[in-house]
Amino acid sequence: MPRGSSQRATVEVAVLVDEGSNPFEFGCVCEIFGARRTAELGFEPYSLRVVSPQRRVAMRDGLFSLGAVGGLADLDGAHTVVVPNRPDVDTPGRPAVLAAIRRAHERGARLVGLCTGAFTLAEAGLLDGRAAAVHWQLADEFARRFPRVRVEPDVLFVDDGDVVTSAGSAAALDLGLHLVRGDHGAEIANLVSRRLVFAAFRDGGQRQFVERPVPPAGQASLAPTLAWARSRLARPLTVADLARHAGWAPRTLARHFVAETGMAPQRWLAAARIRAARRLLEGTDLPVEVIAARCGLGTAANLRVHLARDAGVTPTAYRAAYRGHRLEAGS
DNA sequence: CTAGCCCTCCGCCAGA
DNA sequence: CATCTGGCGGAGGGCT
Repeated sequence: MPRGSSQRATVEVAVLVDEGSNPFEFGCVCEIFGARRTAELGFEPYSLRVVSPQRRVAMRDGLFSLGAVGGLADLDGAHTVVVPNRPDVDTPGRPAVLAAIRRAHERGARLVGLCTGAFTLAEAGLLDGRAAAVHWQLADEFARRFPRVRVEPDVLFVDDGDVVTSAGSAAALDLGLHLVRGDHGAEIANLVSRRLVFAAFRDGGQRQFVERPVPPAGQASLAPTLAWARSRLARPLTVADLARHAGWAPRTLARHFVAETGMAPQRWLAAARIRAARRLLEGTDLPVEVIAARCGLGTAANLRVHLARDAGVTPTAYRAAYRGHRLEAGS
């Protein structure tokens, strides 16, 4: 299916906010499915509706309220229904909400539960006999209350086809990008994720969290080759080398790379190298030449070019900014 | 910054 | 017929 960007159909998404919903996950949904992207993509990958059982809905802690949102009837026609979360898992979900969710599922909509949204999906009975991801703090309680649901520990999200759940706040982004990837291909998912991360700077700090235990569903057939390549970045690696390791012809390997990573082989390799270089810049005082050599970027000049393109700064500036960041954070 | 080389990438086509 | 593979050539881009 990840046949690239050939499908250009707009996917209709509805997000179901209830009293006390968490603004963070709601924001993630708005950013991934609600942002206009015609300018960069030439089409709108998603259209987003905000739906609630009530006219006006206060977000968590009364931080702000949403007005003029659609009613539950507006769920009709949505290809995907997102249930962000709810403030209190002890209070049973509203019958009207549960009924609306069941109705949507029965007519074939894809249901997405973010964080405690899984409780709502479980109450509606949609998770019985299925696997689900739950926030680690609530996993025990969830398992106790919904024994027919198989809780997957230590995963960011679970994609069970028509019912999808994510484990917690930030995992909503991982899950959202996963859905984009499935709906519109890896290339567009990469574009969206780039937009989300904007500041190349935060990259260094964030990678540690984002480096993921996924993919759960999609069988990444070239994962071993990627790992092998990562372990020998210092040495020259041609596409032919990668192809030999994967047991494919170079042409076929290139196609699989695009399908699974959104990048051509050498491009992926360059990205892996610059990422390794950034880690060394962040965590060591090694000279730039040494880092360049160690990451397979050749000369220091070459590393400079890559870093400028990737982060927009020189190695020294990158180091200084990263160190400054850590001092601020640590103090 | 430029020159020059080589590899990469991608469309196209043919075969399984 | 549909899907996947892989060889070819040329334009383009990266590296020294």
